[in-house]
Amino acid sequence: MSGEKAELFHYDSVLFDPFSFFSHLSGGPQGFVDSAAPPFNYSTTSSILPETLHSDHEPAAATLSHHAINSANYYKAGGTMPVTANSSACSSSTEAGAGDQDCDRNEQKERQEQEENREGNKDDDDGDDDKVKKLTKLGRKKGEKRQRDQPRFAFMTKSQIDHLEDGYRWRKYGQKAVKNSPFPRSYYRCTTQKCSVKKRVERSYQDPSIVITTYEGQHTHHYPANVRGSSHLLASHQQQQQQQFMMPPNFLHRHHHLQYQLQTLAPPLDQQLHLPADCDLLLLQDIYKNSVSFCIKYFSIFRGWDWWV
DNA sequence: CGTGTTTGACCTGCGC
DNA sequence: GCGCAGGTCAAACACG
Repeated sequence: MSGEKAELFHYDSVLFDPFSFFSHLSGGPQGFVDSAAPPFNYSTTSSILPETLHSDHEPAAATLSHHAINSANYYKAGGTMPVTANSSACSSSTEAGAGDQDCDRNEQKERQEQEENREGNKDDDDGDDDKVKKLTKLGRKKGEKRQRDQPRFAFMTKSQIDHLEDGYRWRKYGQKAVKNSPFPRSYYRCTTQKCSVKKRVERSYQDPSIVITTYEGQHTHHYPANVRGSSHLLASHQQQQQQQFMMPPNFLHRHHHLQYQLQTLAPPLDQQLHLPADCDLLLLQDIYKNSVSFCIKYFSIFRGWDWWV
């Protein structure tokens, strides 16, 4: 498909650029990008993505909460992908648990329907119509348009590693050559049972140092407990600087995940929580106190704060 | 033996 | 209808 790039940027994804994002927060992580020396040169560069942000997407959010809310609203209103009842049930819930249950139910229902289709196809198999058998192999009716009812989130990361570790366990289920690109595209699925999250990983043909990762769907389980990464309280600016150098390879990537969760799991924040604009961190703390403290630590580092969560 | 990767075949949507 | 390209399946294989 010649519009792969366009697809990546226009449908239902929100390109998140933490570099410019953090730059807005507190002068940003300048120096971090360059300081993260090879072989783990993790960074994203907004200049590589001139048209990554949708035209009606606010290019720069003053606060985290605004950014997240705007992004979520953009997602709900902007993508070409229809927001189905299934996806809205999952993504509009502020309580991840409830959303997960909905996802589970929908997933089970969908699978049950597919099973039923397969059962029904057995009768067809008795005949000699191989064509029909093939067409219905995936449980879809012939001519039935495949629906993308899962939210997508894409971002670019500068890395020499194709598959960046993000804490979740992924199983590779396919790899395809990409047209006009010397680099293949890899397809991953979350290995957790009943979790249908998929991940596409490809390397930009324009800049081979850029890895384009596209997530599809929402995890129906909690973030793995054995999170590796930052775990030390930082008391001084010097320590903060040191921490930036000591960030593990998956640091930014993990942050992308958290940002993704923030956008997809808590879109109606602006409706349910009326907090002042400068309460972004408190907001985060309330919502993701247990699961994404890692993210808050990250923000606190770049804002030069000494507090911890 | 369980888990993950590789890879060719197959399915699907779309443009011509 | 046909061809192309993206996406998925599943058997074979590798590895600890």
